[in-house]
Amino acid sequence: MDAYEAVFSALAHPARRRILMTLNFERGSMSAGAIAGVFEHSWATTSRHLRVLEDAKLIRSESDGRNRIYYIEYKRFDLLRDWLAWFSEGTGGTK
Amino acid sequence: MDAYEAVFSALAHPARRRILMTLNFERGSMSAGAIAGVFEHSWATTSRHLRVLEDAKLIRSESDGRNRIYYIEYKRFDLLRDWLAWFSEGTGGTK
DNA sequence: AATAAATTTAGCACATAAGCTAAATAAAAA
DNA sequence: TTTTTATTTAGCTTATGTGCTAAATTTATT
Repeated sequence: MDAYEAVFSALAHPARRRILMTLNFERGSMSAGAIAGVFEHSWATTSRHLRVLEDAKLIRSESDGRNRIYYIEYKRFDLLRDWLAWFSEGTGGTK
Repeated sequence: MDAYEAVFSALAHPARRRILMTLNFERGSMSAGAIAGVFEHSWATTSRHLRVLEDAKLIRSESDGRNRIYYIEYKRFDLLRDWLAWFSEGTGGTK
């Protein structure tokens, strides 16, 4: 699948944007449980949001014993920055 | 509705991102018909995509006789830039 | 006034997304 | 080795989004 498609649709859900904000606020890494603890949703629902974000490569994970630690993939946000660059006023579509 | 919600969900659909790209390529303004002409979709479908983009304030329109001209709202993209700024590597969430 | 052109709105059908609970896995602790 | 803790997967239901065609609306032309 297209990278833009994955990233933009991952960002379309407010819960997923909040997950990214939360992770970032905690300096980039948190366990699945710690993330789920922040949300109203069931743990299973949050888990699926995490999978969507991971498929979009906006986060990555490692398992650590019985925990799973999620990390923000800061580099991936450059995809968005590049896309946005097309819309810099005055450039007429030129990066 | 939340501005982020409107903008991110507007950007979630590939046809809408293409509309923005097309408009930008044409230096920011086009008639509804010219936009619809670029797409495979029915005119009615494209018209609804335009409405979603307009509700998100990513575009704006004026009617000109029996045509409707759409303009990119370049300033609106700053909302995205500001959001992205939270995820600048090394800033630890500080703008 | 009647017709034509440009565009949107309405209404319907289908697909995808999102929420839940319950069951499955996997590793740690007892 | 049984139980507990952490997390994901499966299956189901409901909500939302998207596409279509047909009808409505609006302005220009004849």
